[in-house]
Amino acid sequence: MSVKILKLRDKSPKRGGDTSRRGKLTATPEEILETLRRRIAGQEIPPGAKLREQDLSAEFGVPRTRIRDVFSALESRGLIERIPNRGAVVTRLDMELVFKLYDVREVLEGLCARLATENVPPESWQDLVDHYSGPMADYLKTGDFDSYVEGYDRLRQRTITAAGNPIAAQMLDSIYERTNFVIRRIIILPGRAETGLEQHRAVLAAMRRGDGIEAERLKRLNMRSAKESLNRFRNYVL
Amino acid sequence: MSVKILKLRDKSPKRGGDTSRRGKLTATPEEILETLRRRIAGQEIPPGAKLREQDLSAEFGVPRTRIRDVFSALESRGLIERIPNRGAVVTRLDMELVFKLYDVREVLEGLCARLATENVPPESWQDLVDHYSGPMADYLKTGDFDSYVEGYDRLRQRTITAAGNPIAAQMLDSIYERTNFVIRRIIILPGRAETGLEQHRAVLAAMRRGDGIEAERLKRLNMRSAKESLNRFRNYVL
DNA sequence: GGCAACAATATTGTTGACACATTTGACGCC
DNA sequence: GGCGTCAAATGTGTCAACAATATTGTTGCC
Repeated sequence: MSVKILKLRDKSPKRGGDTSRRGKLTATPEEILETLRRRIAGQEIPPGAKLREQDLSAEFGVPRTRIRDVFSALESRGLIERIPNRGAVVTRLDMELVFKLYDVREVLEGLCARLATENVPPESWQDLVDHYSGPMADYLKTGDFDSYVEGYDRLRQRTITAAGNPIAAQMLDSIYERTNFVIRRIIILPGRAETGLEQHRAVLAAMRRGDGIEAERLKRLNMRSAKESLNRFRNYVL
Repeated sequence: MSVKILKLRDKSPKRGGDTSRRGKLTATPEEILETLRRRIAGQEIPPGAKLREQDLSAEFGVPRTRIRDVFSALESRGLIERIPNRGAVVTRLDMELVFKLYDVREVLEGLCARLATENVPPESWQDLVDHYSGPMADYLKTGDFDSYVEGYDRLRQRTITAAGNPIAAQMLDSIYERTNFVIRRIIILPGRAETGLEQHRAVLAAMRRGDGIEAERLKRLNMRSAKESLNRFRNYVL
């Protein structure tokens, strides 16, 4: 038996007690997870890039084990892949997988469109109807894609919230964070945004008159149309 | 500064090297996860039951940290809930959540029915058509529910495999493991299995003739019908 | 007995140290 | 220079000790 001598600190300081070290205060696992999710979804960390535990451990000021926990969460969401003893790399999407994600997205968004229509009073969609009949078209004319995407996100977010189905919401969230950059690239494809805008108006009109069945059908058509655009320009998107 | 002396072993034995201790060999995280999933899905561990890290650590012969990792995975799947410093308890399902799970299941199974029909030659469904036209009805007449459920699982499994969409497959899997016991209780509701059998035949007929659109429509009707049965007998199921 | 305060026990949460694997780089040889 | 071999460096995987918190048990008082 060997005997080793370890020096240990007399008092263990509380988590937030010493913020001075490294000039970076410690972060919670949730914050770290969220940060890395955003970086990967926004391709700030590009597909195929390697994530080093020590680097992140140093950056966030947390022990390496916590980074590993976050990696597990990212892996279960399909954002990274872990190879034993080799580390973690950002998942690289291929066209085939994107189509499969879109197939699932189609039925889930369709479901949410219907549930949302059934759950809230039709008048509550009026502001979005207005926004989509005027401003959104202007954004396209002036090439203000950021504002257009913002309006797109708003509609989507409102629909999911109104649907009130946390299961579907979570699943869609995991799809968005994986296809986020694809969505944005589809929008700037020639003519796509104009077509999509028309389709969104149709969906909103159905929701506005309380026709959930039709809203679901139109939403699915919209998703298929987006998928076709993606397929037509596959070489330019991925 | 205090100095503490720790005794450490000279050589660390490999994982499988010493199987004699406690008469229980060490298990991989995957095995443990699978075991606990099955226990919770089968209500071997009932809803609301508390899971103690040390107990499981001892049972599987692994360090407690590994049990905690498994807990994280179970939590992300919604099978358990963790309360800080209070431990983990098996999630208790309420009717509202079951309905929401069924809404998602409806669209996902519908999608898989369509994709499966599109992906494989129509003839490949013949054995299931045969099985559902003869033996399955016999199982119901003789009250052999186990065989009936087995035939039900087989159809479902084949459909998902043929659909070839791992995203949808994984989502459905997480729904099944949460509603597994509900599915089995619905089947034994008066008249439900007979109605369901008829609907499954219709779905299979559509798949057999290669009509994916119709297969999706019928599958969704089937799921709605099951949901209605569940609603009618809600007091007996949950 | 009822109950509040405290002590003891049990359980969960956190972390650094060590073990193991892979990659990198230096060296010698042909 | 090309290339196999070995050593050092780097990075990942595992775990048990320590800390913090919650739960249970005990005591003393009214």
